[in-house]
Amino acid sequence: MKIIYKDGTVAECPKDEELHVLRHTAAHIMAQAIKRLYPQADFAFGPATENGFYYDVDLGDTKLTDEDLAAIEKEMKKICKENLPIKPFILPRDEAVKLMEERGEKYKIEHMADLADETEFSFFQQGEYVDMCIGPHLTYTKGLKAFKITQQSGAYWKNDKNNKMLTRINGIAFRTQEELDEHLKLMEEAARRDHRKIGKEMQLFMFCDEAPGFPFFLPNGMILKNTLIDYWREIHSAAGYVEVSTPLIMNRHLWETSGHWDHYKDNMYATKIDDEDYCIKPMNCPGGVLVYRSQPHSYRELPMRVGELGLVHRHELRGALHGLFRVRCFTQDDAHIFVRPDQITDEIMNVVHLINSVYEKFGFKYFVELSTRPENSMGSDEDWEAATNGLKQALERLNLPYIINEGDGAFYGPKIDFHLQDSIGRTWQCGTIQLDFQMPLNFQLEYVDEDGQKKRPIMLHRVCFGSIERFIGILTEHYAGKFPTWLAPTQVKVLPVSEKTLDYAKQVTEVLRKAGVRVVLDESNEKIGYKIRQAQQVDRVPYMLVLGAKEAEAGNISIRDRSGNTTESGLDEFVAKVCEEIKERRS
RNA sequence: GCUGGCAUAGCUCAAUUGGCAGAGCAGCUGAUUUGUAAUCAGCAGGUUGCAGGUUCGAUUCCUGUUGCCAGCUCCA
Repeated sequence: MKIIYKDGTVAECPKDEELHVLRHTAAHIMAQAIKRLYPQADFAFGPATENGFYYDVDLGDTKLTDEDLAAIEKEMKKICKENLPIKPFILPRDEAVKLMEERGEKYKIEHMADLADETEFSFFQQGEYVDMCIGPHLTYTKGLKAFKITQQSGAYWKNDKNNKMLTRINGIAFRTQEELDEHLKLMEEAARRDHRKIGKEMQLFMFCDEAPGFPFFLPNGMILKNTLIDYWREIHSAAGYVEVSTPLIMNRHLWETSGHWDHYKDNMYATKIDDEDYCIKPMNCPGGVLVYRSQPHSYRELPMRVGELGLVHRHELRGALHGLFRVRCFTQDDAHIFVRPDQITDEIMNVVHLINSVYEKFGFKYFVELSTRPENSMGSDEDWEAATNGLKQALERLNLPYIINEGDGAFYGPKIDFHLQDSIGRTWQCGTIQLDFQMPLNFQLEYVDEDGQKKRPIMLHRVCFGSIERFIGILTEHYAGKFPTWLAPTQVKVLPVSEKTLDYAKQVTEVLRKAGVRVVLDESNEKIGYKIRQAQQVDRVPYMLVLGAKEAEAGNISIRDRSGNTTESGLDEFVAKVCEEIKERRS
């Protein structure tokens, strides 16, 4: 694939940049098409994205319909067919501004003004269309072969909500039609796995207009939640954690001391009790701090690992709500670890190992991000630097590659975020480890050191699942509802072929129930095909036992798994196998 | 919160230019006694999200509002 740079050099594109260049050129071609159809269009930014491209455009009062998008796509195809050469040229600042003025591109002019150090600007032209751009691009418009406009949405100019909302038109682009089709298939697969759809089908959870963003857990979802909690308790107990529970509502004074009142008020639900201001906790840490402060502590107790499955409430913006992924009330699998300065690195490594073991259990790969000091934060520069270095050191000693996310830390400290990758390649942020010098200072936390002196502990905040609600959403999509046996709401469904074998089915069900298996007997007056369809497609049960006259007579069972494989087995043998799978919860 | 879209039975969806709101699945009843992804028949199910307005007449048009969806922003 040949590409052209802003200085006019034509070269073979490095393989790993092909898609990026292709998509960037697609954005230009789309802009050209838009300009042809909407001459008033004023363009902002139009970059390549993960799977395609977008262009933010100011269309004045014009609103686009799906038909309009189809027309733009059609015009793009025409431009590709015209096979226009794409040529760069460079202008000094004054001429560049003049050119953009002539073309009425006010956003480009503003962008040039932001780039105050630049003396000249490069442009790429194809046919009648000119765009300020550093390139590189394809050499001819025909090079773009497989693309599709997918949607439109709104986006602020420069991502600033005080600026004008522009129309963002998104597209996807690939090297070949086959790659594009494959991607569309993946999107369909993602839609099939949508936890909101599966959650409804499997009756895991629900939402009501009466409580937007506040999930209701149904019996099946409660099994998921409680089973995850059982697992969590086991591994944390083994890792030396204790568990506490702190109040949901605490008074304003506490939130002022913790800094939340100043830094997090917009996200907190508040109430009045006896004329005093109270807040519903958006985080568990202040409660955990009060627990620590209620007793004197020796250096011998540290690190002190205190877990809390804390229900927190946060006022998220309405438009941000999304199934279980983004809710207004969720359970954090939180823990606060109080450590001496010399224990920081080791303890972070312990936590990373713990989080790693959780993700491995579900077959997630992950990558790590280190977030540094944000603008609206508290504490001294020295503390921030020490904390950030502490996290870096631990990651380096663990040999964990990480990327730095400047300015994205919590207001009280820097953090390590874990982004896990699900079975179809999407990533989700779940676990975090946050280092905090502030909370111990604000609450005057102490421990008595070896030398009898009172010292200040450092606090580590950390979660593995992140939020149990979000994690359940992710697991649902990861497994497409086909949860492993130990987690499945119903582990075995017993399906008598007819009422004639109902008694035998009842006996089998009872044996399984007594063995501790979550078993459901389908007593409905339906044909076996219907029962299977229900169990496999809707309930997504790991094992279906088909019991007819043959099995009743032989005293054995016929097992059907979720992929449709059937085997004959003795009941005892099957019970042992299922119980073994249920034990997989324990690592 | 912002931009755009959507809202009809428990679920998935119909309803010509404004003219009696309809189907499949699920539910209930009956028949059937079934062998590995939907047995047949009947019954029931609705103030078309909510509040106004226009009209002889509104699911349909207008205004407001609530919720949902796709993004932006934000985040576990």
